[in-house]
Amino acid sequence: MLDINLIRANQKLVEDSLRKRQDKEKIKWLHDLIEKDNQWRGLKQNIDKLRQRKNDLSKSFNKSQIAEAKNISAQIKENEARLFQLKEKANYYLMRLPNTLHESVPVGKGEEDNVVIRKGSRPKKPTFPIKHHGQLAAQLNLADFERAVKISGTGFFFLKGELALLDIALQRFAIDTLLKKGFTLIQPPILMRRKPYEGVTDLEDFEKVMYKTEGEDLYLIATSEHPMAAMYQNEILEEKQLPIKLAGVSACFRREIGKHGLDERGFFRVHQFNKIEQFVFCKPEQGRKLHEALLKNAEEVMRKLQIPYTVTNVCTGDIGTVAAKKYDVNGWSPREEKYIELMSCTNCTSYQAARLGIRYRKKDGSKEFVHTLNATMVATTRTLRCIIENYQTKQGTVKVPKALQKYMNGLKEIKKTV
RNA sequence: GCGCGGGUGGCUGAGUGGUUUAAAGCGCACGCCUGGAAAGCGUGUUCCUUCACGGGAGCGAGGGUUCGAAUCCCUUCCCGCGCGCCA
Repeated sequence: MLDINLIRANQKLVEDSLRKRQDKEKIKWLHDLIEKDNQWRGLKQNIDKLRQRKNDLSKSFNKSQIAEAKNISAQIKENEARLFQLKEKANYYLMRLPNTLHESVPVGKGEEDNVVIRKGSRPKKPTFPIKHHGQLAAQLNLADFERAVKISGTGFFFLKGELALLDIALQRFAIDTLLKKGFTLIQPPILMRRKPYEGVTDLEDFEKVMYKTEGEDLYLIATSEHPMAAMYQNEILEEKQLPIKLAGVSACFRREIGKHGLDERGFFRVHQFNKIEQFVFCKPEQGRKLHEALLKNAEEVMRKLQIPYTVTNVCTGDIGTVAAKKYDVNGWSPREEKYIELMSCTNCTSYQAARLGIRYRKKDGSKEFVHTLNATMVATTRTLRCIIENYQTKQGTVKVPKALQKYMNGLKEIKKTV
């Protein structure tokens, strides 16, 4: 949510950002919001004056004035309905206007316009045809899609044996890397109530993506970012505490997983996966640097796994509502000969904090919204796909990346299990 | 699921219809004091609105009674404890 005070103080900044997003409708919303806010302020002053008169009457309580007091009460009630409407409408807009963009965000229509800002090691041409990760995993008896479909439907899978272990190895590897950098490990609740959930996510996404429970106000989380962001809801943090750096570990659940053609079968687009997530609460002036630091952490995973990758600066058409700036980290798929999105790294500035009411107390005693940042450290299934493709051998086995071997009891190569 | 007890500022916690303009304590910030610090003393520390003086709202949320509600009534959400059920 945008801060109404920012809009009042700097309408141009907000409007320029919407123009950059090429969102004409939201510009209209902004104008209407400002109008409603002005009306609200005027009406509020009138009502406050009525209240003042009423309070005076009640202080010098006198029976002869009861009629006037009642009259004023009626007027207040009448005007309050309108006041409430104005506030509702203003809030409606506020909740739906997107974050203001950082100046470095490129303009573009969609994913294809994201700008590559960095490349890892150069991909090598494979000397044999790369098998599809899902098919190979099934052949090696490391995954079972058919039985998962039988009990849970499409988009689910069993991971088996060494591949299941590899999933956990990835998580341990990511966790250990973050712990060395001073992150606190968090296992959050994986069910959340609706109200805090609305504080952390885009409202349209919510309906599309979330799994709901029946008869209870609980939703399966789409990422541990959400419970971690909401955990300090309506709290005031001390300046000394910041930055708070959290490493979330959880299963993630998503109802909508995009269209999947034949080639998408496997575990790239799935309803459930495991993820280690970086999350930071910080002071506004710390945001930029920490955002870069989170990106470096994500890149470190790719480097140590020795998977070719790119970092893209995500453009206006692909950046989403809550982000002021976003990087994607994309891993190389030798089978498709292109980079596929594995991680994203987002600076939400004060957008989430304003919705959630998370502030910190400054030295002079004033309060300000914190900034929040989030970034993938590793999303296991997507990364497993990359590993299976990049570490595939001609003989149809999968080598274990060096960085993961110690978490695999020293195993160097995964072969067919019986 | 049933029964009982609760939700008050950054925190603890008074307050059961009108000097509550939310006591008191703690914490935090600033100032005084000091050789420096601690202690002590003083000031500030919910939100909205106004250029300002000021004004208004606020005691989980939403309604109601009343000239007047943190306080009384209704609805609802949440928390704690006990019992039940269960991995």
